[in-house]
Amino acid sequence: MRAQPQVTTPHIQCEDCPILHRAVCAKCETDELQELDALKYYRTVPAGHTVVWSGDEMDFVASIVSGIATLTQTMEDGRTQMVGLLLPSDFVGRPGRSEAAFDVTATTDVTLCCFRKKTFEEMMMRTPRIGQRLLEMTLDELDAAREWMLLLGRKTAREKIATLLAIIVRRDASLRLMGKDGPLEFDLPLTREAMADYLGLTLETVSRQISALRKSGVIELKGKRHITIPDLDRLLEETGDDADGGMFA
Amino acid sequence: MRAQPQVTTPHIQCEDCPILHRAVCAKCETDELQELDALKYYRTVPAGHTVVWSGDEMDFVASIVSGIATLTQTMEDGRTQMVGLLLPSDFVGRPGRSEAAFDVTATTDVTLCCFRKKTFEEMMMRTPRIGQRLLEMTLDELDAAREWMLLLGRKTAREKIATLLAIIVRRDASLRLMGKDGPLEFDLPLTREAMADYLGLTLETVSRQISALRKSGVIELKGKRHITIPDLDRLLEETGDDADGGMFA
DNA sequence: CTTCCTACTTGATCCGGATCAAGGTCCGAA
DNA sequence: TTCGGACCTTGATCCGGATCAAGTAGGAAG
Repeated sequence: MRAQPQVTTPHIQCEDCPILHRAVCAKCETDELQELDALKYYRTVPAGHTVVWSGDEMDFVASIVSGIATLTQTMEDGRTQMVGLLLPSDFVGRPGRSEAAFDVTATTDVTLCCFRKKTFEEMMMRTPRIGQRLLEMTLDELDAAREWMLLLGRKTAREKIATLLAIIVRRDASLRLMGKDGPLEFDLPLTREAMADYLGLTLETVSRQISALRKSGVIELKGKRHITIPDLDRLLEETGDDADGGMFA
Repeated sequence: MRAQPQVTTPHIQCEDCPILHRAVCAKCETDELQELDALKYYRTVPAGHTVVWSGDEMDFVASIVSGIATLTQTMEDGRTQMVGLLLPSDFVGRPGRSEAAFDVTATTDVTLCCFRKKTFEEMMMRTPRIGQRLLEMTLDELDAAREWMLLLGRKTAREKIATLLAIIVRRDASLRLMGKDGPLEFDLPLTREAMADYLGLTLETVSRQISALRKSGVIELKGKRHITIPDLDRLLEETGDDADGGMFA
């Protein structure tokens, strides 16, 4: 199958399908973009369902178009640790590996833009830029994972919660292209339990610390999920991170 | 397991310089190997000294030839978390990034095989295979970082120590190409404090748990650093990991 | 409306690992 | 040889977060 060049502006597919945007569009190589575009297919996974289990054969790679998924690891006795939070535009899968290393679970309804792994690998061979972008993205993920190691190993429960909220605000704000002024607000995309699994805490501790931050006036909440940040700097102070190095630099 | 291509000559450089071995030699492209080989230079860093500070301009990439280095992150109040342990053949640096994201410190005397970053990036452009190998290596590191997140977030102190010992045994054994039979022994390459920073513990807890493992007969120690593992399976049971999935699969 | 269920909150208690403190051991320098 | 310092061990106590337990809020189905 071949692409029908029925495109006026190459960016339409980019908007449509983040994987193309992030892996290819750095220099917007239109021809390759169209070739790849023709091979994509979509897949939706309902909230709560698992996309792949750790150890499963995984014959595709994908990028999140909408919704939220998690990467988790579980020990035999049930202890669970989330090792990644996948938001729209994030990449799933490993060119060069056939087995999934972690469980991927949809937290909300998720739409994936997929490519058969083999197809994608061939594309990578022919288009070095894709591999380079993927390397860049992977290096970023590695940095993020290492930042998270500091959080898991050394931060207090309160700092962990504040850091998570700060990260969600930032990702949220960057998606909505908002400035830092005005009261920031958003809905928590995770249950207390999912937050606990991400932060290496129990759900009770998460609940208590959120209440504590509310009582201190660092955050306000309407209902159980809707959070308002009256003063971002106030929240950032609670994260334990360097004032404006690191996360928001 | 990966097949080792049996070639007579070009491997001399490989032995010499792990970065060539790991980044280029998967298919042993001799010409490129020699071209790259001509551009390398060596650098040695004495034990205890810092190779680069987080945030520093870093105009080279390197691979560890000998010795042990650590990747660490420190909060303003001094809390420290090691986020990576760099052993011979590991890669240091980020093509495409100019600033170091973490502190790199030599734990023992370290010899690095370096390339100017620009040189290496040009080489990557011309030789897609290098980028592909680097992507593969980075994905492996990402998996390792995520495994470590489970350790930091969910494992007990005893499990953490056992896991660290198991990892050291494995890396050590693979370097020496030993089988799993006979008593395994090695010298700890880290101080109690460095282990604590790696595991998200205090040095006192590390010391106590090592004593506890000794009293249980899981390990034996001569002096403070030399460890013997009388029964590897015994140690593996203590790690909390799946019997023979995961780490030793 | 009631019922049920899931997600969440809050309280009481417990415990693993942190913290504080006091040695011990080994090694290199004077 | 003694001294000082880095590294390690062990004991006593403390505390943050886990665990156990009870109850609340709110949405969906009947």
